[in-house]
Amino acid sequence: MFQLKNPQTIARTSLHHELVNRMQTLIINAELEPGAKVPEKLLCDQFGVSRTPLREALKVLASEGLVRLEPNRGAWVTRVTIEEVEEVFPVLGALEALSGELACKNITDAEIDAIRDLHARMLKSYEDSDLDEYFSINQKIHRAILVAAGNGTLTSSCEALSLRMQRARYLANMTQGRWYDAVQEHEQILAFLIARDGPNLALTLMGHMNSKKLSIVKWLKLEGDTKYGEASDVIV
Amino acid sequence: MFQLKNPQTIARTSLHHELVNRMQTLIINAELEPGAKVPEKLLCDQFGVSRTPLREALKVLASEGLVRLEPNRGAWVTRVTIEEVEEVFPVLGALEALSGELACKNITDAEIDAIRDLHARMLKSYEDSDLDEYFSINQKIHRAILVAAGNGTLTSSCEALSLRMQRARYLANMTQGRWYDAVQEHEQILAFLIARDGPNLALTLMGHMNSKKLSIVKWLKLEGDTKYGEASDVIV
DNA sequence: TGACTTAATTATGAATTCAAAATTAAGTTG
DNA sequence: CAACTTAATTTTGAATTCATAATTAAGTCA
Repeated sequence: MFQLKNPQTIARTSLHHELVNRMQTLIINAELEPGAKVPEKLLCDQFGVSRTPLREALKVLASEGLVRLEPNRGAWVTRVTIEEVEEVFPVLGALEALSGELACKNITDAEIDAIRDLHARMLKSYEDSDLDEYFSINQKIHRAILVAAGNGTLTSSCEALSLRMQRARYLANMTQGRWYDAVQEHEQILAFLIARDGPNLALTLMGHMNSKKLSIVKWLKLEGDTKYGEASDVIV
Repeated sequence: MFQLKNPQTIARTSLHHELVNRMQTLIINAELEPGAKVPEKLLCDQFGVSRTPLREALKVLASEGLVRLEPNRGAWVTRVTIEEVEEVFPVLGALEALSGELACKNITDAEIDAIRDLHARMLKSYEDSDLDEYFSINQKIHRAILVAAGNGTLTSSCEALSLRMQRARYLANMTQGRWYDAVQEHEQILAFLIARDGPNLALTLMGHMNSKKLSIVKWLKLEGDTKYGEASDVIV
């Protein structure tokens, strides 16, 4: 059953905003599972808040696509569907491409050095086959490029979509082959960034997003095929 | 003072969602003015609802950037700033470019005919100097291209950003010269769409967004310069 | 009078309450 | 005992209440 990892009560500053963040984390970490009902009462107890701010947060999460509100039936964690993945990644591709273009125009040497460090650490985690660490650093690199691009609107648009795709993180594993390719793509990304080659960085980032899409869709299709065998586990 | 145009009470289905829509309309129509405080109590009375669903809607509007929540000071309609315009339009450009690419791949002849009709009506409104009608049809054309692109995520991302920029509608007028240019750009857009020339449509849409940006920024800068003269009107 | 302090009022954020809907449990009948 | 009906329980959505913060108004004194 669902159990909160950090049950401490929330500080009372901008309560609903804090709750949005907390529940985002619960969802992308699959502590609240896809398709599951959001346990309103339990969460209120865990967070030590009343239903009012929690429900405010749920409306925001619904507008972000992380939960679905069913009339008189409460909030449900949305499932990552193939259709959604095929919609979101092209958009993310266009946005990341723009972030690459802008980053090449605006990035400082210090920022490049920081990304170079992150990249090295990511390679290390690849060699160690530490997938959690890899994902975490990978995220940080994309975020660092966004920050270097210097467009806050772009950053939040990307992150909103990225969050939705992170729900697939605990569904779709990477194959060894895909992992290797992803690392190669990141080598290119770093190289074009250092060269401040905007157009090529944009193309590479767009391709990178497309590869991610194909990889996740492939996994979801496989999972869909085997699903009936474990249906009892999933439904009950 | 603020006065609701359609004061009828709201039907009780998905109340907060309906309130989000209503308040979006109030904001983009400048019935709730930029920089103004959102009159919670008044709106509750006008809409015939309690504060709970209204405040839920305000959290969603805040996440969309249409209002800003100040701790213990309530919700305030955000102002369209030059910085924001300079951030949002490049993102919109990238998204509309993608919508052009996808539309050229997926659009049907019937959809093209419908857009051709809209285009003709838009030309008519230009000749009549009917700016409201022009804006309205303009919107519809961009939306039709998005629909033809067949990517719901892209559509909602675009529309969220587009909403924010529509707040400038009642601030920034178009000059005759800019209006003429915009019409020319739309001629190109239609031509590339009919030719199903994705890359060129993408480029044109991106350029179109850039022109819009320059036009609005120019206006806002002008307005900023003259602002002190009418400061008393604005502040009081 | 005008700057400052203090009291009354109002608005805000969140908890609580309440009616209606959905779900579950308990009967009931063939 | 399985299918159906009805009653009890729980959950949901929204209104109301309540403590606290912010604002306004009233009073104070140089």
